[in-house]
This record gives sequence, structure tokens and C-alpha cells, in this order.
Amino acid sequence: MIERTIKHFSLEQIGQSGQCFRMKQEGNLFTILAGDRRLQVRQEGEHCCFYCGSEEFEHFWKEYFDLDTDYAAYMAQVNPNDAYLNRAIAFGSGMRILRQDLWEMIVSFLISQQNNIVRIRRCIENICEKYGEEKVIRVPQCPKENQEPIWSPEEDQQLLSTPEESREIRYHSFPAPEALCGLPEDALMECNLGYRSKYVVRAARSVVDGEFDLDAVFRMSYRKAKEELLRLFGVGEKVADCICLFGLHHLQAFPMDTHIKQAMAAHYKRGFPNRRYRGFQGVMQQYIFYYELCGKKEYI
DNA sequence: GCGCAGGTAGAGT
DNA sequence: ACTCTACCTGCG
Repeated sequence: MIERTIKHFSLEQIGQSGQCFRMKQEGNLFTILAGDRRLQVRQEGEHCCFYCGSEEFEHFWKEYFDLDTDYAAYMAQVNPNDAYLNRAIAFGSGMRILRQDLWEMIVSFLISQQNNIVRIRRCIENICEKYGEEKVIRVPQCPKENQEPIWSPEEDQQLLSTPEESREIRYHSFPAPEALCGLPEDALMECNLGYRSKYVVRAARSVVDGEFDLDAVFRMSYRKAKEELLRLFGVGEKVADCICLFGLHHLQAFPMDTHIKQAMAAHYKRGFPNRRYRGFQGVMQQYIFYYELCGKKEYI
């Protein structure tokens, strides 16, 4: 178990912001699936408890959650006269741009088009369960069954040190391209992907054929990576930018979706001030997106 | 019952 | 270059 106090980090906000689709929240307990990994985290305000060893935390999750980046520095650059953006960053002050797996992001955002977040989640859950690898792990009782998770580091520490209290957990990894490339193009309609099924199957085929090189794209600049991603059937401007932002951490990417377009029309009639936020427009995009998606109801 | 949801490809001006 | 439309599906 790793305990940390972290400013500007809210799993709830990150989970609701539509950048990752495999995070679940039960009270203050969060379960995150990423690639073939699984992590549980308890969070109370800035206080976080990561249920993993220090090796896995330092080597994987710290980077995954982008914990070494100072998001206060991004927020400090916001124009004080921009009332709207200030409201957005105040509302989503725990936002972060996760560093997620490239292939997982390609599939996730192929599925995201003309779709809603609830169904995107279910689609991804479906393909993981049907085509992902089943993982069986033993974890400490966390939380105890039939009990509201309560922030209690001492108790958790105790449970971790008593192996007989452990329980078996099963989950599915995200399917590798090899698990999908041989399917008929409409096979994933069974997973509720609808017409997006062929996009995902073809993308998997491109990767396995070597026609689309994930590792090469990973090393490319934003411009080149986006250009490359646009070659994939079903990937357009917006989806390419989402993949660049969440799968490659190219913070220049500024995905223009319906919510952002709406916000632009209402608050940035002369265009978003890209000069001021050069190099990290994507971070600002995510604050705006989250505010448009979840922030409005607060002010009714 | 009907429009919409983190769009895109393909056809038509 | 631009505009228009079909596209799976479930939820309000």
C-alpha cells in the first residue's frame, strides 16, 4: 500500500471526464483497469491510498496518473480576465491527463464516436470480457464485503499483512490487436459496438499486419502521429486528437467535439486563444470538456 | 415515437 | 473545398 497526499488530483473528476472508460467508483474506493493491470485506490480529498506495491506504483501508476506533473502551473497560466475558463478550472481542479495505452485509446475513441459515455463504457467492458485475457489475482480484503469503504489506513495495513484475509479477484485485460484481427468485421456488433465494429477490427488488422506501427507512432511528433492515425479507417480529426492527447500525451492536441464546439460558440467567438496556451491546449480542453459535461447542473 | 450521444466515410455539389 | 447523409443502439 502506498500512501500519498496529492494536490490537484481527483479520481472522481478524472473518471467522469470521459478520458478513461474502465474506472469504477464505490464511495471513496476507485477500481482502475488499464491494459492488463488492475488497481484500487481510496481517496479522501488530497489523501490517497494506492493498493499496490511501491515497485508497481513507482514504475507504472505514478506515470499513468501523471503525478509528477504540476497542474497548478497549468492553471496559473489561465488568463485572469477569462471568467469562463476560470470557472472551468475551479470546477475541475483535480483534472489530469492520464498517460494511457495507445492501442486501448485507439479502440476506445473509435467506439466513442456518435456514442454516449455510459454505452462506451459498456462496449469496452463487453469486448474486454469477450476477447481480453482473464486475470486471476489474490488481493487483501479491500474493502470488506458488505461494508461501506471507510478511509482507515491502519486497518488496511493490517489487512494487507494477513494473507489469509485475501480474496480472489477475476477481471479481463484489454484485448490485444492479435485477439481481434482475425474476426469478421461485424463480429463486435455482439459487443454492442454497432457500425463501429468494422473500425475496430480493421484497426486491429492494420496493427497485426504491420501496416500500422504502434511503436513508431509512439515516438512521432504530434503532427506526424496525428497524420498517421488519420490513415486508420474510422479515425477522423476529433478521434485522432483524443488518441494523441490521452494515448500519446501530446498536450497540443485539442479535440473538437460537440461539447467543445458549443463552448467555443458561446465563449470564444474569435477562436480559442491557442497562442497563450501553446503546447498545453489539450489540458485546457479537458477542463472545458469536463465543465461542459458535469459543471452546468451546479448552477441551475 | 423521435432525437441525440466525445464523428466519420462516401457521395454529391 | 465544402455540405449532406447513413450509420448501430439505448436512453430521455
